[in-house]
Amino acid sequence: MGKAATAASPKDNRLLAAMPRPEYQQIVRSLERVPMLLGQSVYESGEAQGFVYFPTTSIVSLLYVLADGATAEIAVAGHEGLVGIALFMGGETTPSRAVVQSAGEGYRLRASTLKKEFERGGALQHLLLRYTQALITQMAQTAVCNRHHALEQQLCRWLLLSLDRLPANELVMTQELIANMLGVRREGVTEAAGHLQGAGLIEYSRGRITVLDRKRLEKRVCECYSVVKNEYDRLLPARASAAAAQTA
Amino acid sequence: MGKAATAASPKDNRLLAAMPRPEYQQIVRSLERVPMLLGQSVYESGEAQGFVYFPTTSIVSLLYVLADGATAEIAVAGHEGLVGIALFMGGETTPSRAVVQSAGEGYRLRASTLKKEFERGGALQHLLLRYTQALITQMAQTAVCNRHHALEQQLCRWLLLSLDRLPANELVMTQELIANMLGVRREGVTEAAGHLQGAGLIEYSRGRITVLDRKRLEKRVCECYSVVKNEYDRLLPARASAAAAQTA
DNA sequence: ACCTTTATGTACGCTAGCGCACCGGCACAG
DNA sequence: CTGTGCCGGTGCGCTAGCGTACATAAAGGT
Repeated sequence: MGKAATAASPKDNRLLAAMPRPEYQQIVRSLERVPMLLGQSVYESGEAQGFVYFPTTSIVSLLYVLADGATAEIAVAGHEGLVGIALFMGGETTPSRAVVQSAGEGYRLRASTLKKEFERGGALQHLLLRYTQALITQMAQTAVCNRHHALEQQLCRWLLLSLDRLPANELVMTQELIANMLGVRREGVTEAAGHLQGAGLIEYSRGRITVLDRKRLEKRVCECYSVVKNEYDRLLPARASAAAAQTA
Repeated sequence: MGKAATAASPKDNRLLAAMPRPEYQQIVRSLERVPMLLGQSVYESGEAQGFVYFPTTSIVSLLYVLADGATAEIAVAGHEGLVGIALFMGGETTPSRAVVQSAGEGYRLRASTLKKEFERGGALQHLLLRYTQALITQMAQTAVCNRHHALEQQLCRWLLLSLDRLPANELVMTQELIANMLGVRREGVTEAAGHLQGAGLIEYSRGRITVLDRKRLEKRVCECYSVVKNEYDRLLPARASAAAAQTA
């Protein structure tokens, strides 16, 4: 079970796993395995990005930092996706930051290499654009959820989205950091998390949260979670077919 | 000054105006001028879209409707853009609605026609993808603004974003509808708008808002407005160069 | 073993915005 | 010119979440 024991392969990233063979062959040689350290900045607001990152065992938050220092998470990317869509969308930079939210590993690829493959059009391009659309849905849903839903529900959404991107039911994350992501006070998270713990849904201690009862967590979460999940499932190749593509 | 007097041309849409000649020639024959009526649904959540719309004198809101009927605007598109990115992004549908927020005209194009041109790659594809990135920025900023900024500032942002997409300094819009867009109570809008009117920035009566002092409005707005505006300016061809392309 | 740092718990007053209820007035249809 | 919607203004009690301040407690270094 030790995460260091099982070194991630590129195919642990679903986008990489779903790439058609010829493009994948082109790309795989240039893939570089990199550790993703907790809190590490993958790219900064407005800065040109030299690489795209394909997380395997890590999670990356797309975070926006306001002038007054207030922050809010816009979306999250894990083994189902990639960080750095601005590279193939043509803008090169974005006004948001990307920060490693859960440590692990990933693969990175030189921007120019990905762009070259993207420009060929075809299946790889389609895959990346569909992923981008899924990401757009997540961002839209975040906007709505921020507006209308209570902190506790948002916390549930956040936990479930994170859980879906991790192999275990445990995540290393302080309440302080969660508060930054959700753009709320730390005390608010303490209170909401206290409820969930009291109800036996989660358990945590000093920056380590264990989800005990996922089913009931799914009952408490707002609709936003399932909307996002359904869109990801709809737009991206299922894990099964990805695995099939791998063995083929 | 009558808006009916000056019939819009396709080039009044900045994306159409910025299209490279060969692609534009392909497309222009299939463009169909359509009226955009206030409140009209351009497409519904989850429904396949037969057309993409290029607003010229109208504004379209991308709106999300929650299960309990609560709504929130995710982004807005006017003469600078297009409605229906899901068509070329590959998802075909989105979980959001698109509603005409300000009546006017636009051009529509059969989905298959646009997709065919998009698939060619090249300049048109780049243009559309850059537009999509600008839209993504707008959505991200909406999420953050929803989280951190006061209603009055959001109203300023909303007014300015709308104004940028209209020829006049007047918009036809009830407070009730603005409240729907911002995802707040109508009374909240009344209060915020009352402030702005008291300060002499705007004036309104029965569904008709006139901006009297844009400069001061820009002073009250949160940073979100300029971030979005700057990204649009950065990512999309300037009006000037679009005009140049037109005269060429 | 001690001390520092970091994570979490708790309390309290404050405010923005909510939900609700109701009113007045303009505007257009009959 | 009179009804009847629609639009906007106002008031009031309520609650979630904020800002602030401080308390406890585990982890970890020396």
